[in-house]
Order: sequence, then structure tokens, then C-alpha cells
Amino acid sequence: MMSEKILLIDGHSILNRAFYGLPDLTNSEGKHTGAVYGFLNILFRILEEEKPQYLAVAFDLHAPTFRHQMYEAYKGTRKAMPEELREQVPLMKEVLEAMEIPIVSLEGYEADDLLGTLGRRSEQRGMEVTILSGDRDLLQLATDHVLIRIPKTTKGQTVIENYHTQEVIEKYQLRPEQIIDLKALMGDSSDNIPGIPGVGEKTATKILLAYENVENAYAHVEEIKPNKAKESLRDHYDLAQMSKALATIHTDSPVSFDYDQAKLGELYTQRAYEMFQRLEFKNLLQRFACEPQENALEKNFFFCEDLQGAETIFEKAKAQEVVGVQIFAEEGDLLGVAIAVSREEIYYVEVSGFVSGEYLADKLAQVAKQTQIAAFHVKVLLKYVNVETWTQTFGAEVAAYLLNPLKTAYDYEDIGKEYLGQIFPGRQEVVGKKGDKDALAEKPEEMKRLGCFMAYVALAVKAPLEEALREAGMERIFQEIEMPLVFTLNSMEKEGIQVEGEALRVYGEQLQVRIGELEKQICGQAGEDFNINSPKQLGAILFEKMKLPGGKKTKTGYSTAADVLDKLAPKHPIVRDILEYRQLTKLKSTYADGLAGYIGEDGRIHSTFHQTITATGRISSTEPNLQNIPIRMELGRLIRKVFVPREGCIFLDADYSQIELRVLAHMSGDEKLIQAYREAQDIHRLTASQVFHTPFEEVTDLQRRNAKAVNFGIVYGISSFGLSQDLSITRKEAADYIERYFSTYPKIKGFLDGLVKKGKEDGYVTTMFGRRRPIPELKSSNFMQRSFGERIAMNSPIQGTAADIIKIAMNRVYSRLRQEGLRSKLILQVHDELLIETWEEELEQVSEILLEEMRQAASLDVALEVDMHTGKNWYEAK
DNA sequence: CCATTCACG
DNA sequence: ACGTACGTGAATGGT
Repeated sequence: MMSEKILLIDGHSILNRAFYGLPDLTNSEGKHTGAVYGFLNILFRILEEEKPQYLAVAFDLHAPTFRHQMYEAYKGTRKAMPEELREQVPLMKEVLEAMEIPIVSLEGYEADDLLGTLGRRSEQRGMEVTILSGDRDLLQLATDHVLIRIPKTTKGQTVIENYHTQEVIEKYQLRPEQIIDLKALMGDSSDNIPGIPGVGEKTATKILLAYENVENAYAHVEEIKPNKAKESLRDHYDLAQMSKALATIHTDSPVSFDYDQAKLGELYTQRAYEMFQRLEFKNLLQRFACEPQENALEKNFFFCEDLQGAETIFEKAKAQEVVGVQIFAEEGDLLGVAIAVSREEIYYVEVSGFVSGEYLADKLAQVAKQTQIAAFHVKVLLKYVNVETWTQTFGAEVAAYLLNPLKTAYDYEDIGKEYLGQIFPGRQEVVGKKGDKDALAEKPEEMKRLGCFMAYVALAVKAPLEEALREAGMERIFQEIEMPLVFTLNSMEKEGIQVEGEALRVYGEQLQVRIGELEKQICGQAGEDFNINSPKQLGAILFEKMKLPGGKKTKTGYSTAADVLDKLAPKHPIVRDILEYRQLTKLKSTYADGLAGYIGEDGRIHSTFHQTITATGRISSTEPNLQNIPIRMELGRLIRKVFVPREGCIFLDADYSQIELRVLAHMSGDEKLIQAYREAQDIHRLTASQVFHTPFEEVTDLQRRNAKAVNFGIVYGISSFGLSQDLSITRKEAADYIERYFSTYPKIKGFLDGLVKKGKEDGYVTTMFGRRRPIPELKSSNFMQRSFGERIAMNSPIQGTAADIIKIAMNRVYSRLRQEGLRSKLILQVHDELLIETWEEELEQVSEILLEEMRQAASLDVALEVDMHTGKNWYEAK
């Protein structure tokens, strides 16, 4: 008969591993659950692999152990646990209890000792033992019948290392019990076990290979090489002995253990089911027999790999009004397509034989001519499938973003759960972080199934999302702004912008010359070489070694941010050099070197524009970010010269003049500010003249600068503290400016207060076009959080309305360029600026279109003024 | 993986 | 009294 098996788990260690190795989760009550979830996932996985008859989990208690009495500093082992993890410990125990899994703890002993003891006892009873822990200390327990399993997470994949005696020897060249001696010599910082100085893993292993253990090594201490180790062991033998005692796991702890209780029973109890529901462990719920199985839907999944079948499927699709689609693709190649023809018929067509990627793309394009395609990521779909117009698509991700722009991701399973009330398998859980190609190669069946789920949800979620948009009054913003924008952005990404790589390289080299000089100068003045890029090291040099004034400012130490250094500049010439060094290294790493890495084979940079990232409705840009190319400093601004139009083209650049302030004027309805805009060519000067009761011509530069700062402050959600910081004035003076501003433009204050009030009542604020921004911070009992919420309430409608306006302009410009048969292309948007690569012969017509569509994108009580320039590079076009 | 810093609107 | 201006993304260092 096969011997029985027991699984022993190191509770804290596995919980820790799950906490740090996996993204944290919170359920809708805000409870942190990620570590518990990770623990359970590992538990179920091991149970399936090992099929043990017995199971127990060991936990440390808070009480001090014999190790504490032995060694004063032995306390770091339970070092500061983050609150998010700490609160999951009792939760974990509760879950284990609900699953009727025994928890073993014993005052005065660590979990290690209990695992060692139970492991040895079980082995003596003739059992096979598996110990699961994240802690390599446990390796000392390995025998031919005691298996130590250590899970490791790399890139979201959990791989488990297995150690019987033999594997320990292979990995460490040492027998399991020698692991204790290894720790005694080299120490273990994570367990606060001191090692002997100057001996690391390499030396320790060498010593043990020669002398077996610490005691014997000491007996032959004079023979030990290298010299350093010899002396160290001679001088610190007592330390090594103590460390050995600390590292030794007890296998004879007086712990009582009832094997009958540990017998693996029905884990899936009613109580466990209720807990999993409360914790929202959707994937785990499916392990319970009582849970309705998703197979109900899966029986409608059909996998197809032949041409005949594919033809039929696409014909069926064409007969529908709308189908759900999910593609799998990578680097321009379509690998497979899932199509939900209806909720009862979901197909996955894979590339194989006569069914090529091109075929699928072509068929989908034909479908899109008559059938609307609902998909999660429409812009990605457009990279592979030519869809003529936005009316033929429904973007679930974009819809979900409008309904709640605060989420960090819009995964199909989350949207499915939220709008269908059903649980779907998450991609991350099924295949991890792999790309489509790898995932399909490694887990084809799971991926096909996943594709079908995604296509199904894309289709099924359309009606509830549309209903929610209607209720929220965001139907039009979805139909008329966001969905067309998907196509506009796709075109911009596809087009890209030409960048002169060689010029960029030369620019970088010039920077490097000066950076080298500055490095020398800075380290010379500091009197030692150090890493200037390290705020920690820099802080130590400036504020400790050189004793420059400046207190702590950040959580971690001294602040060395530019505004701090600016104030320090007069005190010592090194500060100037550091500031210059910072500026130049930034330009070199982020822009010169950074951008060069993105130049494609076509000589162009194709950034990605994100439509579902910002809380306010703005677009963002990544890989690379083309919305933060330097302009404020001349040296940085020069980078723009490497952005050039293609042969035969010229850049046409237009930006809105103070669009946010104009939006404020309009939305507040303040006649005085509106009037100011109707008259003014210099709004900041006019504001200064009105706020400070000074004739327009006599406004001083200082007054103008202050007025400009107040204008900015208003848009950001004014506070006297913020303004005082910005202008380096007292709070009182700042408060005075603000008050003068509000009495000059009386309706502004009422408008801003109204926004805050509305935000508090409704839980969200809206733009002119109905875009919403929820503000949960307004409900906070924390003053700082709540104040933040109030500023958001004042800023978001303004920033968001400006974002709406330029989006409208972009769509109109894009569609007019196409309609009028022009070859010129919109290629960049930078929040209030549009850049068009214009064919020279089209310049006049395109200029007119750009100007007209930007100005008329919205009709406000103040004009939308646009500045427009041309140039043979981006530098000149501004 | 988080904090810091800095580039833009 | 509390202690920040609003919205982003990339590079770097260090735990």
C-alpha cells in the first residue's frame, strides 16, 4: 500500500509571498484580500498536485520565542508588516477555519519549529511529508521522505521549486543539515541571523565542503583559506555558534497534534462558500458544487479551423445587426478571432491551413460593412481590420471608461461582472501576462475559450452599457466624441511622426560632453565621487557633508527637488552645477536616448494614444510620451528640431490660447471676465489691472506675474496655501489676492462653490458636454483628502471641457481632411495643440480647415482663439 | 515594486 | 490644526 501523505504549510511565509508577489486586491467593501487569494490559489494547486490525506497550516504567534532570549536583536523576523497585509492574517485564519483546516501554533516557538517537529513525527509514522514555505531555512528539514516546496513568483508566474535531499545537494553542494551551518557562517539578513563578517555564500560553502560543519571548521581554523575567513572565524566563533543555534529548527517541539483532525475533509463547506462570496473570490467560487457552472455558456462555444466552417461563420455574422468580436494578434499578424454571432453561438476561428490572418482580417472587414462590431479594444481591432466608420463599432472599454473614468484598467471580466452580474475567467488568471502569441502556443484550448468569453461579453454588455450611458446623459459624448475619436487616434498612431535619428544622436553626444564636465566639477566640489542621480547620496553630500541649510522634506530623507535647490543656489556654486546636471541628464536619458529607441524602420515614431486613462477626459501618450517634449527651456526645446515632416510636407501647428480660462469664463457666465476676453489681447495684464485697480498701461511685471499665477490657481482649484507656495509669498497675501480676484469677477466664486456643492450632492461633477468625473474624496472624513476632492471638483469640469472641445476639433479635422480628399494628416495632440503634417500644395486649404474646426468646435460666450504656425520642424512650427 | 524627480499641458 | 496647487509618463535608485 502506498504510504499516506501530509501537507504542512508555513502560513505567514506563504501569505507574505502572495502579498508581495501578486497585485493586491480589494473587495467592494474595501477589504484587502490579495494575499489570502494568492495563498488559496497556491493551496489548491498543491492539493491537486499532491493529493495528501492530511493537511495543517502553522502560524507564528506574537509571543517571544526561545530565540529572543538567546539573542537581543532577534526581532526583525516579524518586522513592520504593512497594514494591508497585517489585516489579512486574521482573515486568512478565518478562511482556514471555515475550510476546516487545522491551524497549528505554539507559544514560544516559531512556525518553522512546528513544521520541523510535525514533519519529523509524520515521517516516523511512515508518511510522506510535503512542507510548503517561502523560506529557504526549511531546506535543512529535507530528507528522502520530506519534500520542501518553495514557490517563486517571476513575472506573474508561480513556479515551485522542489527539494528532497538530493535536490538540496545539487543546488547547494551541501547536505540539508549543513544548511544550518551555512546560515551560521554567512548569516541571513531576512531572519536577522548575524553571519560572521567577511564570509558570504561562496566562502561559507567552501569551508563546509572541506570541514562539514562549523565546529569542525573551528577545530581546523588555522588551515582555513582565505586568510580573511580564517581570522573572522577565529574571532567570531561564538557568534557563529549562536547563529547556528538560532538557525536550527527544532524537530522536537512540545506541540500537540491530532492526525484525525488534520485528515483532509470537505474543504468546500457552506461557511467557506459564504466567505469566498463576501471576499469576492470569483474564480475560487467555481470550485463549489453549488455554484452554477459557467459550462452553461461554454456549451455554446464552437472552435473552427477549416475554411468551410469559417465561411459559414462569417456569413452568419453578416446576417446579424451586431456581433461581439475579440481578436488575438501580435506584431501585425492576426492569430485567431472569436465571434459571438449571438449570445447562444460563439465561435473561435483560428489561423490554420487555408484560414490565414489576411483572410480573417478581410472577412471581418466585410462583416463590418453591414454589421456592427462590439469589442473591448476597438482601436487594437482597427490595427488589423479595416472598418470604414465608427458607426460600425461599439467600444465596450470606452463606454465603461465614460461611466467610471477612475479605474486603472477595463478588463473584460470586470466589465462583465459589473454590467452582467456574472463571473468570467480573467485572462491574467488563465495565462498570466503572456502575449497572445505565447499564450496561444502554450495554452491553446484555454485561450480559445477565453476568446469566446471575451467576444460573448463584448456583445452581451452592449445593451446594459448603452442603458447606463443614456441614464448618465453620456450617450452623445460616447457616440459623437469618443467613438469617432477611436478612429482619429488610430490614424494618428498609424501615421506617426518622422524623427531624424542621426541629429538626435549628435544632440545626445553634445549633452554628454557637458554632462562629463559637470560630473567632474560636482564631485570635485563635494570632495568625493558619488552618484549624483541618487537623491539619497546627493542629500547626504549637500546637507550632511557640506552642511548646507535645508531640512527633511520627504518621507525618506532630504528633498533635493529643483525648487529646494533653487533656494540653495546662492549658498554654494555646486548647487548650480547640480541643477544643470539634472537638466542635461534628463534631456539625455528621456529624450535623446529615449526617443531614439522608438524610431521605427520607417524612420518614424508611433506613440500610443490612450483614451481611457485620465480622470478628466484628457488623452495620454506612451511609448514614447510625445505630450511632454521639452519647450520651456531653450536647450530642451532644441529637441523639437529633430521632429520633421516627410518630404514634400510642412508642419502646421495650432494651439488654443488659454482655453481653460476661456472655458471658465463661459461656464461661470461672469460678465466681467467674458468682457475682458472680448477686449483683451493680454488677459493676465488685464486681470492684474482689474484686480489691483491699476490702469492697464501701468501694470508692473510683478503685478502681471501675480495675476497670471492667480489665473492658474483658479483653474487648479484655488487655495491660498498653494498660491503662496507658487509665488513664494505668505498665505495671507495669497488669500488677499484671491479675495481681490473674486470680488473683481464675482460670478467665479459662485460658480466654483457651486461645483463643490454639486460634487458633494451627486458624488460627481460634469463637463459642458456631460462627461462625468466621480469624486469619492469629497466624502472623506480626512481634511486633506476632502480638500483634494474640492479642488478636483473645481478643476475637472474646466480641464474636462477643454478636453472635450479639442477632441471635437480633432474628429472634425480628421474627417474633413478625409472628406476633402486631402493627403495631409493629423499626427499629434498635446492637450491644447494639434499638429498636422501638411502637403505643401494643401497648406492653404488645410490651414483653413484647422483654424475653422478648432474655433468652431464649441460655441462659447468668449471666442476660442487659436494661434497657428508653420515650420519645417516642430521647433519652428511653434 | 515604490519613491523621487522632472518633462509637458 | 490638518499641509497641496490640476492632469499625465519616463528614468532612476534602492529596498
